[in-house]
Amino acid sequence: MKLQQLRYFYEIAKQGLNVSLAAEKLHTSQPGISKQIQLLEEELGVDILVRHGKRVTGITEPGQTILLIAERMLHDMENLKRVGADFVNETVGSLSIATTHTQARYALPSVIKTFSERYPGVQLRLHQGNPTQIVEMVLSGEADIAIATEAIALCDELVMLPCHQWNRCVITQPGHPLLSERTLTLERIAEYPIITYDFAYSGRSLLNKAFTEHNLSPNVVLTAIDADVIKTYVELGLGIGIMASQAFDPKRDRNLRAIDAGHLFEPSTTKIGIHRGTYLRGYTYAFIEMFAPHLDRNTIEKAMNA
Amino acid sequence: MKLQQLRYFYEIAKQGLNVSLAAEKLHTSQPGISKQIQLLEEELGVDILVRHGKRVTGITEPGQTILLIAERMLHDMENLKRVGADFVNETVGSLSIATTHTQARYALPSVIKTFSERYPGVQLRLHQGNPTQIVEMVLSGEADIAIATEAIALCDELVMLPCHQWNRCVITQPGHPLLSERTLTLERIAEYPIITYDFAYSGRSLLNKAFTEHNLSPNVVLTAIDADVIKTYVELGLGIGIMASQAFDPKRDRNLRAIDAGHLFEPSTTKIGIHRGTYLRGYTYAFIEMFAPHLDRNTIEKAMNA
DNA sequence: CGTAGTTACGGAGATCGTAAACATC
DNA sequence: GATGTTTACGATCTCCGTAACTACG
Repeated sequence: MKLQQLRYFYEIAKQGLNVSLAAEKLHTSQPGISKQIQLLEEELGVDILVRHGKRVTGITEPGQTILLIAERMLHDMENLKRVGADFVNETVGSLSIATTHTQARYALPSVIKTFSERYPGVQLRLHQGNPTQIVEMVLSGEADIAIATEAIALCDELVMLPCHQWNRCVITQPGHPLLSERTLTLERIAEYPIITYDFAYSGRSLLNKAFTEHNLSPNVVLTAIDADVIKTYVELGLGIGIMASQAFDPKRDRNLRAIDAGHLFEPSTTKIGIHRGTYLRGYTYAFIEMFAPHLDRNTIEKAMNA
Repeated sequence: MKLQQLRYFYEIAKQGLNVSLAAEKLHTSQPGISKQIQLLEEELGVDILVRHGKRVTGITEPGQTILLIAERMLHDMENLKRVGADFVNETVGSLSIATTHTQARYALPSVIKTFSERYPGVQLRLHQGNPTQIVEMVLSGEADIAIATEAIALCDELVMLPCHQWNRCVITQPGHPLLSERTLTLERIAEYPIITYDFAYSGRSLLNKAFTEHNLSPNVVLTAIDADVIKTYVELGLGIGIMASQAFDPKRDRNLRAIDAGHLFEPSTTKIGIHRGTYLRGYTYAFIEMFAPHLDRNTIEKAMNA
């Protein structure tokens, strides 16, 4: 049995059972792959691909099980390489972070600045996406860690570590009637057109929940993927914005005013997600600890093995 | 990276860092192994073995981590082969059970009879040992499942599934004074010389506990590894025996009498132990279910993934 | 000087790519 | 006939075993 064979099988499965496509991705010839798959089938004594004549149409039942184990082995092979790289030079490598716009734009900059000064040899990569995409990226190994809020699907493969709590604020144009309210209420907010996050994002569901619990149906005139877009349209006078407090910067956002809305909505929790069973490089632990000081190496390792 | 290289490294570690010995065990040449280890070190970019001149004296720090991952990969490779074998013919294969004498002699016979009638193609193997050895056998892959009582060391690698509860009885020669007692007490038992299980076995510690809680120091004149030995010496009049109730068979043991002692000692629990992450063949689930009907395939799989 | 590990080298065997045949749509 | 898979075959490379060499006790 060869690791190469498992890699071939894995790639075929990943490419929707198209052997030629898999060959292309792996920069090798298509017949070579076919051959190795046959050898693997022969060695294990079972067919792993369902063939109709000369067309691959499915994965057999044993193939499903084999695929799961093969994936784990390939993952472990990656881990081995990382261990090597880590001990060669603790401070050289790359770190891929899958995250949402809000984190990338408001929460991460200071951490990334500190980190890249401390580890100048580490190539940082930010991948943006919605929570579903972020999870995908971590599970496929494309990204090392995920940073996002709530909506990250629960899954055994993924270890979630709570980092920060945050809440929302309402932003308006200067001179808006809401600014002179003594205490902000959901009822008053619901009177105005609202601009907020897109549904898949950043605890948008918590926002809806707060309104429905008060039997209010807010008039959401625009949803956006990020806070910058929200601010832009509030400036244009399309409505009031509801977004993460941390995304409002009084210095930069001189044309806007913010009102804290922490008492109106449940707080959201920003979390870090890691693919269970992945070997993390030393600086990855350092990065996480910079972002959330309570998550030291020991705590993280314990959570990953739990 | 080749699985072969990992296997070589694993075997070197297992053979106490003796490369020649590892070569012998693997039926290959010693230089071949040296070479492959060097290639592995080169590929990973770190030394994994500590060499003093031309002598291997230790495993480097990264080597330790690499070894752990390599072990898991090799284990997965075994799993793959099992998956294959399982689907080729669900009813042909082998099943190794590591267990204690008491289980092998009194609890298992009926199960094994039923099982071997149902799966005539499965080669059954019973490995006897004390609880420590049993655990070793399962962890090393020498045995597929362990069946024993209590003393099995708790370890993350091992999934323990409770099967049966059982208790003890006192056995004596016919006409013994204890037989005419209305209710058996620890105090009366302690008046006689006692023959019971060896310390490492079958919940012997529970027995000690019961006596010390009553401030009694029983006079244990002989300890044995199995119930048959205990019975033999009770017949000879060396003392009274304390052993598992299930090990007394009125038909067979006509020269002895048993008195239930369930009220004097905490019950012990017989458990099945499985190496977490091992792929179990279909008939293994069947065997376990025959032994403990409440442990169906679903329940077992859930416990293994927990 | 015996034991244990590395280097050197040659042969067997495997892997991979090209070319061609073949099956489905 | 287009797309995609398997078979055939030859060049290359890898792996393994023997033999010689080297270091340590």
